[in-house]
Amino acid sequence: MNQTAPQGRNEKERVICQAALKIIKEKGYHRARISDIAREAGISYGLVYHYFRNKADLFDMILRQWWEGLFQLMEEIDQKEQDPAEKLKQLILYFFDTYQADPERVNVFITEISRSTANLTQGRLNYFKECMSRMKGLIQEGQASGTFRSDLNPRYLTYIFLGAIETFLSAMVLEDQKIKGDAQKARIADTILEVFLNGAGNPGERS
Amino acid sequence: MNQTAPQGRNEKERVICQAALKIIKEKGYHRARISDIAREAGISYGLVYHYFRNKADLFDMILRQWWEGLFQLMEEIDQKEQDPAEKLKQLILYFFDTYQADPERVNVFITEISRSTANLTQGRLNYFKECMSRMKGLIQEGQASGTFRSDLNPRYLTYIFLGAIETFLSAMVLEDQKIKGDAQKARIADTILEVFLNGAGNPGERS
Amino acid sequence: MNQTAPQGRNEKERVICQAALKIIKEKGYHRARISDIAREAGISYGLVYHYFRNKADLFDMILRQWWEGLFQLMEEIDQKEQDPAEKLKQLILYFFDTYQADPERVNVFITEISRSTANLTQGRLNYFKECMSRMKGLIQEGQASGTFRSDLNPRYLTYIFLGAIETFLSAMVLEDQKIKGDAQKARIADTILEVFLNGAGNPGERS
Amino acid sequence: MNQTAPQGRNEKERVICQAALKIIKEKGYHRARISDIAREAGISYGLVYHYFRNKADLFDMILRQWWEGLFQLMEEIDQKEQDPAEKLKQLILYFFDTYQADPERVNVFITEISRSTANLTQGRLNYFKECMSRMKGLIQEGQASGTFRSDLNPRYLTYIFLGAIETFLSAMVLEDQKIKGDAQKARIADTILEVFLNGAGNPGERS
DNA sequence: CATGAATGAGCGTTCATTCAT
DNA sequence: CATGAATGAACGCTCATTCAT
Repeated sequence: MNQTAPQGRNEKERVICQAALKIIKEKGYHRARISDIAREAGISYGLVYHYFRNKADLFDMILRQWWEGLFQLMEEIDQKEQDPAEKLKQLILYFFDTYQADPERVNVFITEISRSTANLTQGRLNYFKECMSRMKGLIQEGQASGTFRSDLNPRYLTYIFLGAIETFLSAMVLEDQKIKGDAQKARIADTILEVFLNGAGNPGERS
Repeated sequence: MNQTAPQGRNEKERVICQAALKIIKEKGYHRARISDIAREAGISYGLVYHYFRNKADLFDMILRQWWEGLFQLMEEIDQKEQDPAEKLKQLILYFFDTYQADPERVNVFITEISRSTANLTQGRLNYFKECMSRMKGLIQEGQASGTFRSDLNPRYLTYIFLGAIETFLSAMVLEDQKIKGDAQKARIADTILEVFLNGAGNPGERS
Repeated sequence: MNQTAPQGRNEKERVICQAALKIIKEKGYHRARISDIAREAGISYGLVYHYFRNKADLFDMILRQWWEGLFQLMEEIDQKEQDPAEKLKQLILYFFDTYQADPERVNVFITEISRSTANLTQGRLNYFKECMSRMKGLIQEGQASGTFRSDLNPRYLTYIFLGAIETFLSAMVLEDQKIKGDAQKARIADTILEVFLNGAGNPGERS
Repeated sequence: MNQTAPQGRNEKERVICQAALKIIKEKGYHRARISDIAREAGISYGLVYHYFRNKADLFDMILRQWWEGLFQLMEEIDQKEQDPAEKLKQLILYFFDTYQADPERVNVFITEISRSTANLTQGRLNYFKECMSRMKGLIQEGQASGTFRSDLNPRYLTYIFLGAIETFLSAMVLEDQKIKGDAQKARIADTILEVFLNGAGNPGERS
């Protein structure tokens, strides 16, 4: 069995999710019709219900994939013995790597997940809290080790760091930009990290 | 006719917009029914159509109010002769002041406007570009005057700065937090500005 | 305002219920489409939802009307000072009168209410129990006064009496018969009462 | 091949019918899904279509089984030389015996067959007419032999007799009752027959 | 200005049925 | 025989919008 051949249930689910990402990216969750998604996936709309209980369920699957991918990375980062600043850099790169590989997924995260309050079930909110909590741990670790300033509330630092990443992605998403090559990606990541660590202020002016 | 008395058409529009903000905050734009908004505003739903051509029009009004409020502030900031860092601080405070005074408005901005790609008409997109452009001007002015480092892409700095504010607000919005007093507000604003200017890195560690 | 003029909400609800009765009679509850009912009522299907929350709600209204009509009669019968046998006769006549005046209503009672177990909510079941309980009271009263035999279980007698009426109606419903004149109605009522009181057995043969 | 072993096609059909009866009893014909029935029968839903052309066909089979069982009994009763009253008693017992042995079958008869007007095809209607006709024959025979009063319309007597049985069963079906032992069964049968023959009226009061 | 009855496009979802394997 | 993936007709219901009063 080669790599492109259909692989049963999981493969079909993957195709449907990918189609859903594309349609949701184009129209938003509410305007995305099951029939649009099915057409995009090359199947009849009835079949979507063979694989997902309903529209919300399909969306939950997408959501789960997103968060679990992120949590897995955080887990891996946590295991490694390395500089907290380096860990942040890997996190930044993860977002931009994912954007290069699967821009629709990041788009949907930015537009439909990261801010969506309207469809926020308890389960969905827990993902946020989990994410924030893990990030804060990372920051606090850096404060303990002396990499980051300890005079600032770690929660605030977490917000600022994540906000920088998110808004970068947002701007690209809103203007439907592509990241032009790995060089630009590295430059963006470096800028975010540089500003976060050393600030945008002119050192020559510092008192 | 005194200033606090109802003032006919404009007053009614204001009431409807405020009701719309509340409902959209609770249910999101798509789930917000005209009838919900009308009930919240204490009028019949047919009357909404006397004041607004349709639902999109009502939403556009809210959007316009938001952006024009922001642009007006930027205009005022621009006029004044003062330190670019001070200007940024005023911008930060504007967001948090507004959140204190009218949390629903900020909530809707965060959840339905700042990221919404689904309902993005050309006109709406232009607001973003205008905002980004003005912000970039502010940053560039600071770079020119030596307040900000010139070795960093001003667009990137803009993203990072706005992202920090947005994510702070997002976190509060998602968890339905209130800002506890002006002291907390000042602390948040200071942290954002401090990190943006001087970074989160520990100075003692800097090479 | 004359008698046939529309009389607002209640009148519209009545028209919709009557249309629903006709369609449900023809196709059964499950096959009865809201759009059929609306067309029959001469309105758009959306309007049905102005007056009833949903299909089940509309059906519940019909159900309530049926049972409350019946209970009201029982109440009236109960008030009067008269022979229990006479009371039974009035009950019989009520069913057949209703069948003459509004055959669809009785049809739906027979085919969709009196036996329907599939859609039996607790509320609906309570109507049955209430009906059975009132009927049993009537029978027991007759047993106490010596009109009916006391050696038979009053619940059983209730079943037999109601069964006789129901099956008569069923046969007419199934074959879409009309009651031909008041004479036939009286003959049917008399037969039911006569058999219930004196039996179908030949007196000459009685031991 | 012995009698209790599976017997291929027929045995499978039987299993499916029995599963269908259970599901239809629980949810009614319209709500009963082929997939429910298949799961209950322990087979895949596609297989149902090997044994039955479609859902209506499966239901027709159940219907046929019911009526043919009843007609066969009537045939047997007809053959025997015995008192018409005794024949009626056997008929009554047949219903209650069947209810004891296969309550789902009787339940479906009561709720989905005996009154169903919605799905009434010509073929299905004919079963009713056949049943009524045979019953009427039995009654008329009794009238001819002097067991039953001749002054009453035999069709009416048929209705009353069948109605008594049906309503008894209905009450049990609606309240999901079991018949508690053969004693209760005999008591019910005796009551029905006694009332049908001699009436519920108090003999002492008879003029 | 104000009301709410009326309309109907639109969409999610169900489920009987077919058919390739 | 047996499976269950695939299809699509069908229908309940929502809600923005119009308009007579």
